[in-house]
Amino acid sequence: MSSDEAGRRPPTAQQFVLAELRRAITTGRLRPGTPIRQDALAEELQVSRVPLREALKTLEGEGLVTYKAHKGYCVATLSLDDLREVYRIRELLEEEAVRHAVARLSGDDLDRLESVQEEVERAAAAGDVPAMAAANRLFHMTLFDCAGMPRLARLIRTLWDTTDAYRSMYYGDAGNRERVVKEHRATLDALRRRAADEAVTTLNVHRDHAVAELESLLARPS
Amino acid sequence: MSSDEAGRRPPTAQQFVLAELRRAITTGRLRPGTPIRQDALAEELQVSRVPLREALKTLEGEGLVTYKAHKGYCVATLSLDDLREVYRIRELLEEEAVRHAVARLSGDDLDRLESVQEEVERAAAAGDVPAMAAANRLFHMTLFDCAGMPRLARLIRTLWDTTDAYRSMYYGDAGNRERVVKEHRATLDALRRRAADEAVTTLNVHRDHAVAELESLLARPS
DNA sequence: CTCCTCTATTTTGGATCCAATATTGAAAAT
DNA sequence: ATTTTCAATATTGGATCCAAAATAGAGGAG
Repeated sequence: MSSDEAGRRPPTAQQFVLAELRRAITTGRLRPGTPIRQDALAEELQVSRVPLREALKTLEGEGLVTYKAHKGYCVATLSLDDLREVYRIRELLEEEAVRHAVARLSGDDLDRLESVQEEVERAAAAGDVPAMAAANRLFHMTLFDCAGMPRLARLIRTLWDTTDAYRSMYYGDAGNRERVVKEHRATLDALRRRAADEAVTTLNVHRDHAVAELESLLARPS
Repeated sequence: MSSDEAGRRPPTAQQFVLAELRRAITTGRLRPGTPIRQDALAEELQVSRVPLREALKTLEGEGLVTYKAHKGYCVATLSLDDLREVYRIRELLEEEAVRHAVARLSGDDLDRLESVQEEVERAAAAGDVPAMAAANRLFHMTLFDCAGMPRLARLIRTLWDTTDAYRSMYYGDAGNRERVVKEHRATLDALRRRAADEAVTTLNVHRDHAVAELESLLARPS
């Protein structure tokens, strides 16, 4: 099937560049703080600077890059304070999303979550870090989408994006991967019993552990 | 130094266009649902389509316009559900901002709020609707900025933007203007006494009244 | 030797031109 | 008359070219 392979290019160059850049930034291949040379990047991606600039404007809106007039774009860097702020906002928004989701969860939704969780467990067992990051994200987003609040889900998504570059490191550790699997299982269990408070608490613990880990990683610059 | 007439123009065309478009949309001069003809708009604003398109990309990120590949941009329309969702998210984020602000408010901050509030009252008394909308917004943003959480403030700002086009109508009514003045006074009072809960409650009432009014306005399309 | 200035180069911002896609309207077939 | 097809047109997407601003570097004054 040619659908999910690298060959499926978006209908416009800007969308292709946007996806490409997002991956490069969130996976850390484009490191925080690096200035973006439009000419070089455009050539590397085989497009002109116009679609590149439009993609950068989108990323600026999402907070993945910063922009100064006549100075250009840089990959955004998160200070410790920024990191804490992002996670605090996530806590607020995700609690809301989870509570709405619990009230609306269908059996179908639970089945989807279960299957995604199995994907998470496969990736964890295999020690496949990128797959783990992707599956973990999908698990949470699947849940948030169940809230039926598309704008809320979109906000949460962009907040995840801003920290993805840092979060990848988290899954390098086997202990962390195991922990995530267990926490997801607990969450799923709470969701099945429609225990909103418990699901929220579990996810908060989940998140807090990740942020604590990241803080210690950021404290001593690599 | 070159004389800056009416308003000093931003250093780049895109920023000029961005400000211009934002005003046009938030004041309702560009009505929700209107398709955006790039060629015509570019000519009207005396720029080429390139900076216009970059400005539109920014506005898309803020949710002020929608975009479909090869179809173009439209001024975003809010359904009733969208409106409720935006206000619910605002409630969550603004409560957080206010609580942080209360804990950090300096005498200087209070002075600034007081002076902005006097501006609100002048506009209300004069029945100047655009000035009222601007001053009201400034009052709230000044408060939110005091939270010392720049990303949170930015999110709230964009949420305000998405509903500005609708909110302007609210101030057309003299009773609403008077009510807003009183509610701001109550909020300021609570802030001075560092009564966080009370400030939050007051602002929630403030917001809820606005959303209720807007709902009735949206229910019967003009 | 240091600092400043002025020029050369790099990089971004914007305009024009061309290509690709979508929309339309009219003609033809059923 | 209705529907389908296809061509003409309008609109968006992208590439190239030029202008403006910032940056870097060489040269000169103190």
